[in-house]
Amino acid sequence: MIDLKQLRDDPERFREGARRKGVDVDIDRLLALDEKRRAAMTERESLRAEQRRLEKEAGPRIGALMKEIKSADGAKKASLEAELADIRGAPAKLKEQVQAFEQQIAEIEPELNELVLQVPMPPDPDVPVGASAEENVEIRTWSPEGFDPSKPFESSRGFKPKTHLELLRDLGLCDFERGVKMAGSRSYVLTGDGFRLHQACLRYAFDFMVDKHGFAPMSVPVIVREECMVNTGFFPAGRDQAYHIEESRRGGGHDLFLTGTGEVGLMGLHQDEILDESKLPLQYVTVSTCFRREAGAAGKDTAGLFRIHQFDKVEQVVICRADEEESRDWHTKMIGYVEELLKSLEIPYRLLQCCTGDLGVKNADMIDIESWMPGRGPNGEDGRPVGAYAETHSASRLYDFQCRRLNMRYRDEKSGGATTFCHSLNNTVLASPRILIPVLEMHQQEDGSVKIPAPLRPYMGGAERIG
RNA sequence: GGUGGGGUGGCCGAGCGGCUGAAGGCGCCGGUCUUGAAAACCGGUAGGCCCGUCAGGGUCUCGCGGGUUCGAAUCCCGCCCCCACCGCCA
Repeated sequence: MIDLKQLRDDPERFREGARRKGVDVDIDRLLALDEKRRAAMTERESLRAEQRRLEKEAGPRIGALMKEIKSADGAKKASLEAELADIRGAPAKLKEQVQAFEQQIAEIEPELNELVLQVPMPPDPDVPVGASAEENVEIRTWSPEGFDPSKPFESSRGFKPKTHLELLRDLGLCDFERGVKMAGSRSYVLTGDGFRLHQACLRYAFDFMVDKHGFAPMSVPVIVREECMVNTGFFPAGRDQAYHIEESRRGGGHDLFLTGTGEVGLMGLHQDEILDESKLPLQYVTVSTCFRREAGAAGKDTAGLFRIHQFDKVEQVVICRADEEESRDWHTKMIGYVEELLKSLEIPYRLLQCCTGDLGVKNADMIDIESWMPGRGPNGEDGRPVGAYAETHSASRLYDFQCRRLNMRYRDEKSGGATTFCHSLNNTVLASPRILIPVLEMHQQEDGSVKIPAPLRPYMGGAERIG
């Protein structure tokens, strides 16, 4: 959520931000409502102040009058009673007026709140302007010794690659038919070494963050209240991407939603808390099952393990002080961990600076990491895919946008202990089974077997290959 | 599913119609003492919003919403959430 004060001070920044992100939100309407609400608040508050003043004055007088009435009689009593009624009536009249303004405010707020939630975080000035993912900018690439993604796989490895679908089938690693039978399209069952490899990847990535980089391991709920989805910034914009459990329709207390990323649980952890500055930054890692409806992706990536409704993801999150430089440093570091991980798995990758149109509402900046998948992309002359980079990671920098919604603050020493919203960042560490695509395709051998990357072997009972 | 008990400041916890935005404790900050530190003692310390250049002022908030009352953390009604025990069960 953006800061309304900042919006008032510099509406153009937010108008431009929304424009660059391609988000349509009526900022003028928002400003007008805000103005109206504040005017009503000012009125209400001064009336309320007057009411309270009268009440304070009248209290003792009422007590005294009531005493006098008891011992008075006749005309004296009547006049005292009139005075009492008068005194009692004055604050009541004000109360009515106060309530009128309160009603005005109550009428404005729902629309205002709805609009505020829609205003996106303006992209940082150094984020390239663009309409969609097409205009993302490559920052750098890496590939292991002896492999060149710009040339055919065969020229580096001496044979034509199979796609991950073929490898899964030939090595018996996945059963799509039965997955679909049970759960519909985009479902799958990893079998045998397929499942084992999946677990190995997750566990390796998880241990990598905990043991090597000191992140605190946390489990997270994957079924959460709507509030949690809103406060972490996924709703309202991403509402149709989440599975919705309508408990309320069965007489339950409230609906629930399945989370599409561990980020929800990790960020929700400290909602409404004032954190100790000395405890920052918080570095959390989790592994959780992620659920995505993939609404609007009908017909896209329907085959294989690329786009599926349920997967598992190791996710890293950092919550730090509200300092741009510190935030940016963490972003770099968190991307660095992933690069280190991909290098250890010998998967070629590239870093993409996402352009403004591809950022999503909450991000000021986002770097995607795409892994090289030899079995992806358009077909070449031989009718076989020529390979392509595809997104496996996404590193977001959000400033205080998310923490403002979450009401997650700390006392900032520098500004004399002022409560300040934290900054937050998140990045994938590893998402599987998607990562199995480059793992299998890059490590396939001419004989059809797959060599298991060295770091995964301890998690595969020491095995060196599949098949 | 049944029956009870609760939701109060950064945390714990008292209050159960006005003097309570809230005792006491912990934590934190400042000071005294000390060569230094600890201990002890003294003092300070809620958050949001609005107005204001500042100083400052106002208002809201004791789970949420409504009501009673001149006046509500305290009484009444509705809702949400949490906990304990029993039953069922991974």
